[in-house]
Amino acid sequence: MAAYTIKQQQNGLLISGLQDFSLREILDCGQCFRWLPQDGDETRWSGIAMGKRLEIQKMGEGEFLFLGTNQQEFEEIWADYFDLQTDYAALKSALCCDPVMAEATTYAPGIRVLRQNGWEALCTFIISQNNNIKRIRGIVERLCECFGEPVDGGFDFPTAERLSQATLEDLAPLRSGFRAKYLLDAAKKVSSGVVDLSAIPSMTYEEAQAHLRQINGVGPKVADCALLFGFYRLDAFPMDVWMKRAMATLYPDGLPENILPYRGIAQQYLFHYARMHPELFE
DNA sequence: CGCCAGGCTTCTA
DNA sequence: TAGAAGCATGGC
Repeated sequence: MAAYTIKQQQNGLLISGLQDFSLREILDCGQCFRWLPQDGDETRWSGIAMGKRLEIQKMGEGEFLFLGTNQQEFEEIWADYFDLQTDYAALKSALCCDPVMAEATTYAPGIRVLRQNGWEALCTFIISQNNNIKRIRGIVERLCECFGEPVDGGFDFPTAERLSQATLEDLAPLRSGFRAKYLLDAAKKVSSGVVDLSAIPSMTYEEAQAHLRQINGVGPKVADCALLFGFYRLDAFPMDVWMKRAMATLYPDGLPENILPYRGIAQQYLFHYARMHPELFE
């Protein structure tokens, strides 16, 4: 089991025994866009998620200080957000029956799939299309500043209801280009119930994909990212240009059968592996 | 400056 | 029904 201990300290919660947990590999692997390192050596990260600001300081091996939270909030929000109940050592040993996965996982052993808010993940991956990570971050921050509720030292991600009341002109300050109309369509369909995000967990993968793709600007890749990162659907397998290259080289006949149920997790390791070794996939 | 970015929609043959 | 063009903006 994934076992960790919580110790209350004067300036935060000290979490010890966190295995398979790398702040950089989790927070800077392209699954989320609102976390930034606070210093040069990347041991302290800060972000706003789930309506709260949080800072995390790496103290030692498997030891992290969570600042700006308490035990109740940690157990109710952050343990879930960081997927702490999942035993990634067990997951990796299952994946690593396959030699390619055994290799890929060694390059980012501390990756975890975050359990992010579904609406936020949907919007951020709409923004991500034909875009780069630096600019995605900027657009997401301006979206929160313009339409989100203030939280400690920043702004929460705006609700679909709030965003649905905006016009295209209102979105101009985001400088999100052609994606602005997609964001408004998503906000209108989600807030009106045409797209029912609360029904996603009870849908099959195919149903969930088709449901999200009712939104203009949501194709297979964006839907898969929203499902994997916003709804923890491990059967979603986002295929961007990097994953297409990696799959053609590493798995020309497709993923092994035993990986398919967890292919979303496998995708994280493979994506990271491909990005770290571009020369292998050109 | 030109190329390209965790794609999608629309147009064309 | 496949393939290319167009899309807004800015990082590098």
